[in-house]
Amino acid sequence: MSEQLKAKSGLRGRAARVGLDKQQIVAAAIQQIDQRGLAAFSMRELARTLKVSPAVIYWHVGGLQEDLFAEISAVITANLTDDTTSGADWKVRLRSVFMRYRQLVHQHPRVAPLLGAQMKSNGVANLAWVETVLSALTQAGFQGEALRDAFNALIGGLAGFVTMELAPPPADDSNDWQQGFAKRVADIDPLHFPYTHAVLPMISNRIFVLRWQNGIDVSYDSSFELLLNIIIDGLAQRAQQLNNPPE
Amino acid sequence: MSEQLKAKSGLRGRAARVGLDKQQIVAAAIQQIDQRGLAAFSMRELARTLKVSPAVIYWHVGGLQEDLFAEISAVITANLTDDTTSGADWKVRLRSVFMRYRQLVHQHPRVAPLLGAQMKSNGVANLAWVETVLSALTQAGFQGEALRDAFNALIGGLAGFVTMELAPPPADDSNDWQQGFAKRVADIDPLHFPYTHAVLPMISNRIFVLRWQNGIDVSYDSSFELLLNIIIDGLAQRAQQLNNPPE
DNA sequence: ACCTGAACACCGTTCAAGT
DNA sequence: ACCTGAACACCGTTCAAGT
Repeated sequence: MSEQLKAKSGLRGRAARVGLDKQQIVAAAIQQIDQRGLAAFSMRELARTLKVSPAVIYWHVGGLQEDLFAEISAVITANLTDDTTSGADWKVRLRSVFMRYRQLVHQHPRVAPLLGAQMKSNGVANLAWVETVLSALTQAGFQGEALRDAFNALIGGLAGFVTMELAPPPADDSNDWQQGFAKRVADIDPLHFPYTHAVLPMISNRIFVLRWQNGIDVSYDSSFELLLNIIIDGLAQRAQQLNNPPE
Repeated sequence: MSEQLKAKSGLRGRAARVGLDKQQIVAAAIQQIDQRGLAAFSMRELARTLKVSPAVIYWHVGGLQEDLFAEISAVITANLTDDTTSGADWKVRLRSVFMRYRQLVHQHPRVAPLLGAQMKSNGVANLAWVETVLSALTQAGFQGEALRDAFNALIGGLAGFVTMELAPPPADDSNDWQQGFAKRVADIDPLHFPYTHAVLPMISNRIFVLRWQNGIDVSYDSSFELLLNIIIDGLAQRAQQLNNPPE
């Protein structure tokens, strides 16, 4: 039997029988991060769960762990298109695409640090995202430096929010840190920090910095929506000033 | 000579002569991250540059690498106070404290991922920051859930922006990735992505996602200021609505 | 109290060799 | 083309032992 026939019929030598490809590897990696978190992720552990030699990962993905991470980011943001609202008002389209971005990241919350805090993970994968935002802003009347700043304010503010929201807690197996931190928050000195102390029951574990759980356990929906509304409204105001300059 | 005398006079046995303390360790760690980046940081390397056994780090800092990272974050955000403008208008105070936050992080840009993307690094160190923001927002008229959302929108949006802005590039020694990515951006298909292609010279390497350098090499000053202005203006508008509800 | 040296259980990555 | 096994050069963390 020729090599071609073997390949076509799926019959191969012991080495080739595994039949692994890049897609499956990336999918398995996402699953592993979903379950154990990014800090616990390892190439060797991934190879183990795939019942394969570590070198296989490198052969399929090529190069380094960073490249695998970039593939993961690409897969997660791949569905970030806006077909549904492509004819709509630019404000509606921006709302929609950023709500969708947050929704996608929340489907794999423990992958979030990759999207926000690693440059290589922002590949050409989500060009559709960029195109949507740029076309909406162009439609609004932005161009040149103003377009650039508007784009960065949107992505930096909103994607940045999601990154902070889903910042991973310590890898502490136990919840020692959670308890300790909760106690320190409860014991905040009313003399040094009167305003903080006054609203403690309202904000404890519900605002950034003073929390011991992240956006997986505590909802930041209304805070994100406030930020989204503020940015879009603010851009709309400034767009109007650009188009009808004060006389 | 008694033990106390030896300690007082600085004369000690071979082991104690090193005279290392937590402050120096944290300072050395910051220096190391500043130079080589967070990805290249290691406890053993730190011990090596301090000419000390790795165990020493653990003895002084206690526990895990995360704890050292938390100390680092605390040191960097320690000077985040607003004494200068404590009597000023709440909008001025917010502007000032968030400009200062960004300025502090930019002094150690490669530490940025710790502040934005790790929960343990947000210790009780920067309570002064929280107090400043909460007092300003209270003064503006926010309370209850609205206060919470306003706080989160500010911190999530602005600290999130800084985290994205300073997201580390790949550890590639060479600039292979930079060149490859730059080429892919330049070759963006005008048929699939007309709006992106149209403004390419304006945005290439200057907007998030479509860049191969981060905020260390390319300035995002004007984008940050736009976001800061939009958020503060938006909060001011909403504060007014809270205080003078529509009839 | 502060430090050393060695040990344990891992990593990421590469590479010759196999089928 | 796809995979194995072993190897290299590291890690983080702990712990008995020293002074």
